[in-house]
Amino acid sequence: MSIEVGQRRRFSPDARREQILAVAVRLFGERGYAEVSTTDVAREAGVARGLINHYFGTKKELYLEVIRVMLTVPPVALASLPPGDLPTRADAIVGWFLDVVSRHSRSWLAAITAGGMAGDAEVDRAIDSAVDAAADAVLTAVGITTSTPAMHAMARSYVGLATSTAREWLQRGVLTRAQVHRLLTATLLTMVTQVFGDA
Amino acid sequence: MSIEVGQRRRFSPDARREQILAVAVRLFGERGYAEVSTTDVAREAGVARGLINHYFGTKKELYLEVIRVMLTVPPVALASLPPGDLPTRADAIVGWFLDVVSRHSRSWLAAITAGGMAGDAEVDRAIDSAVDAAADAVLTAVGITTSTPAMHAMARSYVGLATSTAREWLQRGVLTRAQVHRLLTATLLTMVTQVFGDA
DNA sequence: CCGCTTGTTGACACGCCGCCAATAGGCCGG
DNA sequence: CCGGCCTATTGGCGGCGTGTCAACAAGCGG
Repeated sequence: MSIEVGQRRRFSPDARREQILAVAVRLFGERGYAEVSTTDVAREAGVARGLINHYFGTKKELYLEVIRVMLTVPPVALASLPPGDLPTRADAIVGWFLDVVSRHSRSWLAAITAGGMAGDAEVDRAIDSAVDAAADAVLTAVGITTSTPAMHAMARSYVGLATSTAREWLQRGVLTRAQVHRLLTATLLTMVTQVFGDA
Repeated sequence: MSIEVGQRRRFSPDARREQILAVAVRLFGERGYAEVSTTDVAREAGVARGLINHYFGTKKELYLEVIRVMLTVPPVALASLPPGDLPTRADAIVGWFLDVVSRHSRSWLAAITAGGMAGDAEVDRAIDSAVDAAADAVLTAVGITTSTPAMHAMARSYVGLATSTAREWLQRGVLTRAQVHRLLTATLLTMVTQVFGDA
């Protein structure tokens, strides 16, 4: 009987790629980009290091895939927003956002702040896409169908407020969910009713 | 006559340290943390690579110094806020913030988003300090002398909104300064009058 | 049971980083 | 003016992380 836990085994390319990606998501989520080496990923995946380059090319491309996975959020139930007056809808979208971000808080909240590598062009584009998606969700939730570029930018700013406030709740633990909810609904109503007129 | 542009020259330790730090600030400001090697810094400073380790220890410590420099902002003129009613003071602090961030926008705005290395404990602490300082400025500007931890956290969240909104103006160029000013004053007034009661 | 496709490996070359003994710049006393 | 000493500065060594590529073998088809 051999001690070898991993004899050489052939997998389907998709399966192998998925397995490596899962390990990478976990490791990059725990530590940062610079703190994780491809050797670590290879070891924990029980795979030769060269295989990572074979499937993902470079380390940065692997990290890019990881970011995309972390920022991918079930955009379901967005249409199931209760059609009420503006305060009701604002309350609903804020609650929905807090639910989502508290579930996979470790990954989404960490990735949206570029846990370890901002400044890279591709990574920034991926984060931009995620912020855009969240901003679109906010706009449609408050009943704005046709948005000007300025309004879209303001919605992006609001997403920035939402993430920083959520961080005070989930990571620093100094705000309660109720406090975060009140802050986000009040500011959202203010922005929609008082500021969006400039766009 | 020799082609050598840099014969070996002795400098005062402080002067040499300052010179290397200046080059590092410029390079880390342009590209990220991972994209700049200590060899690059040494070459552009006309210095042997080992000297960087001699003065700053490790590359991360050098980057930490760079972050501190970028986040250091003249906290002057904060006491010179016109003592008026709340809307006046809110208007003043927002205008002051926009002035400061637009002056050295390239450095401060880039550093506050951890251009290249978030997740590191020391770097995060440096950014936290800067956010704390900005939050304190906001709180004192709106006339709050004794603040609870929750109110401080909300002020930190507001700083997050301010930075993300400023980024839409200065980096993405899709908002005007007037729009940013209106958004930030309106939301600040809302937070102070409607949300701070929960703390 | 054999051969062929191709998933997988191991090693090579290169660049970056931290470290340290050796070197020389330039002030200072004679 | 000059020799000696302090120390700022250098260059190279060892180790590690990454990308590449030819060679290997797992497992299916004949």
